[in-house]
Amino acid sequence: MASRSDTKTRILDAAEKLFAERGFSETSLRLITSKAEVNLASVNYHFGSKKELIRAVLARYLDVFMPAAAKEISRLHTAPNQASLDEIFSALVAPLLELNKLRAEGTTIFLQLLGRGYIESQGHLRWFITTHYGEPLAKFVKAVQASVPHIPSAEMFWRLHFTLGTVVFTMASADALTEIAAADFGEHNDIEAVIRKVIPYMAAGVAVPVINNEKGLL
Amino acid sequence: MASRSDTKTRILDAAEKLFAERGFSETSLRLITSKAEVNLASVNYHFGSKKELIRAVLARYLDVFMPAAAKEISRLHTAPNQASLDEIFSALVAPLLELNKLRAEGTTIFLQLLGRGYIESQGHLRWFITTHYGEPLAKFVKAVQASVPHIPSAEMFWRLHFTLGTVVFTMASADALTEIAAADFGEHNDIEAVIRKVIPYMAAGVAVPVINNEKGLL
DNA sequence: GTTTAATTTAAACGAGTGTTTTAAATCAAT
DNA sequence: ATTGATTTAAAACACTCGTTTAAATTAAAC
Repeated sequence: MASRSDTKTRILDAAEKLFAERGFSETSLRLITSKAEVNLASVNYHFGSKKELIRAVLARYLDVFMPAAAKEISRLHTAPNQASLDEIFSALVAPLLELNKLRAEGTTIFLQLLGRGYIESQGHLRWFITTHYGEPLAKFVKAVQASVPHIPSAEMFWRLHFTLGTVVFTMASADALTEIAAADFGEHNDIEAVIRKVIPYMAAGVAVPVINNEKGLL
Repeated sequence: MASRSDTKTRILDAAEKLFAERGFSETSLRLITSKAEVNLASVNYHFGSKKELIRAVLARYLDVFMPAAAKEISRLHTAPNQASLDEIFSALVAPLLELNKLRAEGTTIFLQLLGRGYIESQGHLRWFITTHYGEPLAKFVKAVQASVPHIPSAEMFWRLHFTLGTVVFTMASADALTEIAAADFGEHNDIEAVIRKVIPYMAAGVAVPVINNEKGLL
């Protein structure tokens, strides 16, 4: 059943790296298969199509991350007192860093894939994630809303997408940014340091009071 | 010299809409020229290549927006008292909305183009903008830093990129998000409403105090 | 009005894409 | 060892892409 060092895995490993770096549509199957040192046709044999390969790459991470994240959120709920926004966001850090044990650079790759997916696939990935992982997602949103009850849910919808944009864009260009930061400020950040920097930023933005500014200066 | 209703303009008008909607690499010259009702070869005749067409599309907006934004920032400097972060970000709103007078949906298109460009062109657009519009950009950064002097410049570097990510990702998917918001919450937001929502979010994140969390719980 | 230059047109080029096909090789089970 | 299903291999297919070419058309200049 299994062969060599598993062609399927070799394809997934090569594909996720290239997808994260250059995006999905900019990555050809020929480039993937040559990096993976497998035959071109094996992609269609094992996965059916490029689109299904993309889904498989994402699912391999989401299937690990989502349950772990849900477990962390649940743990917050059973805590004695109300969790702060910082605590809720920070609860996702451990599941994210766990991905580094799954594969080298796993955390970065996962976040970059997520960003690429959201941007490239015109809402298609958004549908895929919400339908396949709706439960842990809803749990997270609920925890956030309970933590800042003064924010209406419509406003929260927007702020959570702002937050998604912040993390996704940051991670998509994290490599370039850490390089610049090292050159300009002598800072040497790894992915965890960047995550720890972004959490207070997002928490402050999500929690900021809503001001009724409808009659503001035009 | 000029012909018909200006082929060059017809191409730019059709291209910017398609680029904003579907991204640069997902938009073929054949699609652009068919929407513009011009011949395929006229793109290469007038612009030389697709890459130069992309630059021309962006420059047509940047040449209007950047000077206007710089002027607004300068006006803040001469104000009697120190400008708040909200005021600094809000100073960009008027120049942004001015683009709607330039062309229909100009504001949305410009912001979406900016987002697409930053994401798709691996730092290439970042270089283009900083070298061609470095002066107004530096002026903006300076104003932000003066407004929140308690943030070290290294931290500010990261936060401004978080901010860029927030706005860029939000605008790249603004159409989809406004649709969802309308369906789920009955909210009908235009681009200005979204901009007014995102400003407090970003301002709060940029200004949040830095806590020395190096010995935080792992 | 003829000549000259600028522009538009239709067609083709060459390279790259995802996918399919056909045959050979590999493997597990009889 | 032979069978039968998997897996790999190489090639071709059908298509799209950006770009180029060369002729036809339009506009400008004299």
